[in-house]
Amino acid sequence: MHESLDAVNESTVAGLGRLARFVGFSEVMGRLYGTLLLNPEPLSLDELADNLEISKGSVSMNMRSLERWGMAKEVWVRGERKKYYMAEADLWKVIRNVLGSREQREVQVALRVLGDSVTKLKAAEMQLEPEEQELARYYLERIAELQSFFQFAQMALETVVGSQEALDFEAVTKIEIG
Amino acid sequence: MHESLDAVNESTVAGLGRLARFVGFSEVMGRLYGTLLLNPEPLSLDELADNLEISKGSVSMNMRSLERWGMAKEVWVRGERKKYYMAEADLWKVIRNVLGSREQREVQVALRVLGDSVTKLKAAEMQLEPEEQELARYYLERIAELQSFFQFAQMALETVVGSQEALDFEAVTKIEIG
DNA sequence: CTTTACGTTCAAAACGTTTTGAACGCAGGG
DNA sequence: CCCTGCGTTCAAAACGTTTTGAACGTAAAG
Repeated sequence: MHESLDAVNESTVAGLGRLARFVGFSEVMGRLYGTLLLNPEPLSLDELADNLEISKGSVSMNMRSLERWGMAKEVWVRGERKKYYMAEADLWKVIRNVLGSREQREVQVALRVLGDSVTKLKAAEMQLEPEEQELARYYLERIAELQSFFQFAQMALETVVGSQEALDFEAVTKIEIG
Repeated sequence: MHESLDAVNESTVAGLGRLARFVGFSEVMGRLYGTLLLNPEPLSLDELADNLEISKGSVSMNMRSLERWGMAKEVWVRGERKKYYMAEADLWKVIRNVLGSREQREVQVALRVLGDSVTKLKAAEMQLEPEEQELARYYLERIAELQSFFQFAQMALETVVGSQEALDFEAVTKIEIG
């Protein structure tokens, strides 16, 4: 194989590994995804393990993660009893999956916790010493700011996740602040 | 101190620690930031170490990181020779700092690598066997998709990072999706 | 029924990151 | 000039995560 193809393959796989790590996945997941993405044909576990020079066990586990995140799918090749995998090539679908199930959950947890805090503080208000009341008011201010931030994040996520197809930039510039 | 204040403090600090970890910072950074955020008065290194029950060394290092990210600033308290810190309470400023220096760099690196790959493939095109040419075309398609994703990310980041307004968060409650 | 070719699991090892605490440097006070 | 109180540094330890590979389960093939 021509060296330029190898070089491009390698830097893309490395870059996706880096990206995966950056967004909180394992590097191997990113590299597996990249390897699949650049292969017109589906690959088996053994081929992936060979390709990336990692153990079969690791490939098995990481491929399961990729499947759970909707980043790869199994494919049956007729006459073979091996499992074959393909990358989900629609990046927007991948992003919507990830944002929708991981980031949105996180934001919702945060909003719930903050809401509980507000409730708790308001409920306690009457029983507080004057000094404590002042602190409680201070807390409420800070918490309100955090809530606004998470609400913003929630809306931004909904915009991306809720979009049915490739998002053009127009949609995002229209998330307005203020 | 009333238990509700303690409880709110603890869950907020824990939540910010969790968030920090989620976005790729250390948990301690998030907890330090949270502790400072909920304190009307600046705190010294020792007070922070006491509060979070971690070593002074760890506080020292993590506070330096927080400063580098523009998430906390030093404050001199007259008559004291200790260092005192306050949280940067303007969350929008914090977010712009982080997105602007960390995420934007990452996206730019990715775009440069992808651009290089395209150049390399186009340059090699003439020297490739027919089979290889087909693969090269396949690579170019995949790379084009990655490029449009990163270009989208770049624009989205520029929109957020470039927003000049010093945001007061009462206003943010009015976020609209147009 | 036995063998073979596979995928999965999991305990142990390798590896990476974070935390600690002792040593150090530095400045101000006595 | 020597304490004292402070922040910083860094090597070692603690801790957490990832990787490996051997053991295992399973199903098809012989």
